[in-house]
Amino acid sequence: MIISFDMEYLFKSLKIVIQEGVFKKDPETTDLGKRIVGQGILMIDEMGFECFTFKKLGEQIGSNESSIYRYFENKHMFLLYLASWYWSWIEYRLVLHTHTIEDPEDKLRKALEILSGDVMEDKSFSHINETALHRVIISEYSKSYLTKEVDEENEEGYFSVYKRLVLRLRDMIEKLNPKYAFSLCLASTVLEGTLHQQFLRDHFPTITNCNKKVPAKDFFIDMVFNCLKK
Amino acid sequence: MIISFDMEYLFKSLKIVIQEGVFKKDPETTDLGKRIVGQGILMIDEMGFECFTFKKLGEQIGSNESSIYRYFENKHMFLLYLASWYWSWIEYRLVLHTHTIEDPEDKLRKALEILSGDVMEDKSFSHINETALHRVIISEYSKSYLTKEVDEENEEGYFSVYKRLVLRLRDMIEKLNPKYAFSLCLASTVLEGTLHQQFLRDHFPTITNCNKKVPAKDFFIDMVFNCLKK
DNA sequence: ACAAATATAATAGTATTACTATCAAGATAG
DNA sequence: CTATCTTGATAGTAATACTATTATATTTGT
Repeated sequence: MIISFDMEYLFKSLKIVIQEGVFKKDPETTDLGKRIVGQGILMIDEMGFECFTFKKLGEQIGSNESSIYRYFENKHMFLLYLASWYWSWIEYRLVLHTHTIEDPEDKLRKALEILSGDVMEDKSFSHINETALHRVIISEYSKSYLTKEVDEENEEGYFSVYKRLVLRLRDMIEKLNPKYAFSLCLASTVLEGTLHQQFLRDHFPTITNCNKKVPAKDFFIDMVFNCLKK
Repeated sequence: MIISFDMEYLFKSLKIVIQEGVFKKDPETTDLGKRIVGQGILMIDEMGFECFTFKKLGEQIGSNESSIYRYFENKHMFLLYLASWYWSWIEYRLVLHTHTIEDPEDKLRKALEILSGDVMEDKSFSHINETALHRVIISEYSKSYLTKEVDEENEEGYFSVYKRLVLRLRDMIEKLNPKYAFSLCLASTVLEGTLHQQFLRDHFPTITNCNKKVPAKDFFIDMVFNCLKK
């Protein structure tokens, strides 16, 4: 899909809204907040989530640790924020690119293309480097829910965007084959699996067929349509 | 499969061998080492990997922090040790239960049953509580490779057991359908996916079909055989 | 234009983590 | 029965993950 001028303006006039409670103060409302998010993504991408600290981020952006704490309770909440932002962005792109498609098969195929992360327009949504964020999500997203606090945080709604995405995919799957018994499993496996295959491609190439020439979408499209054959 | 007396003895006389370098001193060689591993698993299961520390473990087993450091460099290496142990144990069970099966379809089905974690014999392999370890792997395994050091540690061979398991599954897949183009993707997706579906069943039941009545193996067997249909 | 409110920066301080180093006591092996 | 090896106890360090306080700068409402 070619991004038109019109769409560029649409991008710029839209704001991704993040669930209350993930942040203490909305970073989108100030310049400092935007720098925290924008540079935070770049730092996690470079040094990994474990080595990343608010102190280092403060130095990087010429600000103070304590100022960052006014926006986010801790770095775990910061990761939840980034994840919500990322999945909202994916959801937005998913809807944008599929809502006009009538044929359920075409629609699902398009959805899988977007979710599998191979297509990545280089249009920057405000202050966020989506390519860096995408890498961060591949390497760090699982850590946002593999915690002892997952049930409470789930109740707070911190994973609702991600769950909604799974349900959207489930709906598309069921549209194509209402009798298929594992639509939720398949949808959640695809969403998790796409991140995983991208990680394997970069770090464990001996246990995946994905590489520069074989995009992950080839596998997932093949898999999903095989499962839905009547 | 019913575990015979003979097999119980087999279990007890076998030792799972872990790759050099993961530990500083082999914990299987001493009583203290076994307590570290045995209780460490229970503690991580209870409090999660993030809250787990060697100091707490030392208190728990009536020993000293510094003594534990003589066995493992840090808690990350401890997790790598547990993961190697777990996947070796799975590999052992996989081979044990499938090597006599001639028919490729039956063999693969049996393999998927074992890997999907629904069948869990309650035979304890020495000092390790496999049920607790299984829960630990579901919640913590990803953290062992989602790090910035993954490439170096992969070169050291710390993930070789897991990769070998994927390749075993790939072989079974290719036996059944040599023309299937994504045997590695499918194998690695199954291994990762089974852990993920078990996690979803326990924490995000709205995005999986798996539950007490519907075991994960149903989905994965259906999925794999759909993919391999000619 | 000015007072009041708000945002940020700077500093200090605390409890915990993730170790390392040293030394002494007990067990064990040659 | 001495030499070595293992463990336990203590101390210490640098970093982390915060919280609290205060001063300064900026914005805003009238």
